[in-house]
Amino acid sequence: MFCKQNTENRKGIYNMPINSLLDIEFGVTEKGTSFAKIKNLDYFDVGAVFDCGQAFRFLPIENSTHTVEFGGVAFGKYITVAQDGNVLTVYGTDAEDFEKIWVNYLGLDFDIESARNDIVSRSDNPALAEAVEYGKGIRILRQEMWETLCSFIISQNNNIPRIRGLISTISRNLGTKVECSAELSERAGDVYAFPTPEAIVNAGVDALRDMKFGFRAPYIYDAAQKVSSGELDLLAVRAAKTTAEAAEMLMKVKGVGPKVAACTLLFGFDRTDAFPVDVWVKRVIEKYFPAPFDAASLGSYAGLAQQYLFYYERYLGGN
DNA sequence: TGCCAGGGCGCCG
DNA sequence: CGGCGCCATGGC
Repeated sequence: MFCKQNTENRKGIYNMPINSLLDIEFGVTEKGTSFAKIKNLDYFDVGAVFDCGQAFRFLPIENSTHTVEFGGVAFGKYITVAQDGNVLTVYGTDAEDFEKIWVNYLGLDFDIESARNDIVSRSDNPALAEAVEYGKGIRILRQEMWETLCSFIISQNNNIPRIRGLISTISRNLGTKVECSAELSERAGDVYAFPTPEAIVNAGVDALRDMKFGFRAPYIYDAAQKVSSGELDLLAVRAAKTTAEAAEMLMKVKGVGPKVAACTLLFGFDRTDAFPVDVWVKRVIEKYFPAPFDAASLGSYAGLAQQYLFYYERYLGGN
């Protein structure tokens, strides 16, 4: 399933050669783990990227140099992402996978500076400018469509540690085991890919209940059924003309409303204008923006702006 | 212990 | 269509 995700119609400068875009070198550690090292990378904070509520599969892991490092699975592979200042090292990838998968996943081809400028230029709101500055390490990952849909169905009325736990459990029970280098395997233990829709259909809704999905069990099951039968075509969702039409398609799944659809589109379908509204965003908007607020006024990167505002309100704890 | 969690459904007026 | 109780579960 993860192979079918297309990387066409990328915004930004995706088709440029990687070497002209990033200051990058490839190598192999003494213990045989291949890696990609990117230097002079601005506007990327690993902690913020993996801990701002957009992804639930990456966890911080210890390393000998006491630098920030997160490890997780995407596209059926396990990587870790370490950061030391403006140097980012991705372990568990060769040059081919890096260019084919991880540049896209990590959004390293995304012109973040232009997007930030675009957001700020659309408003003279000082709080927005402050939020954009405060969250300058945030990037929007381009996650897998199916896993993202399920992740945000699971997220409803739930807390982040338990969302992580449920995704980990369903992967361990119904996903296939992910192979990686002995060095990474020793550090990470056994890791599993997120299960396919077919695997979930075969397991049945009761299996999901046994895994403590609660009232979300039939939601996940319905999503799996609709996707595996072709009733919901995720590539068609991606190809939808507008973000509103794409959301409409996703909301045919039980348990998918406007918020879950917007998160799914923003984090899994490269819809940078999708604008999820939860209690935090609602609060920050009521506090700083004159009514009536229109997300479209923030432009084609409104979703990124939403992340800045969410992060600003949620983590700065402004009152 | 009780409140809350990056909501949505079903029902009710 | 706007408001509201309920939904499973466990983190804090």
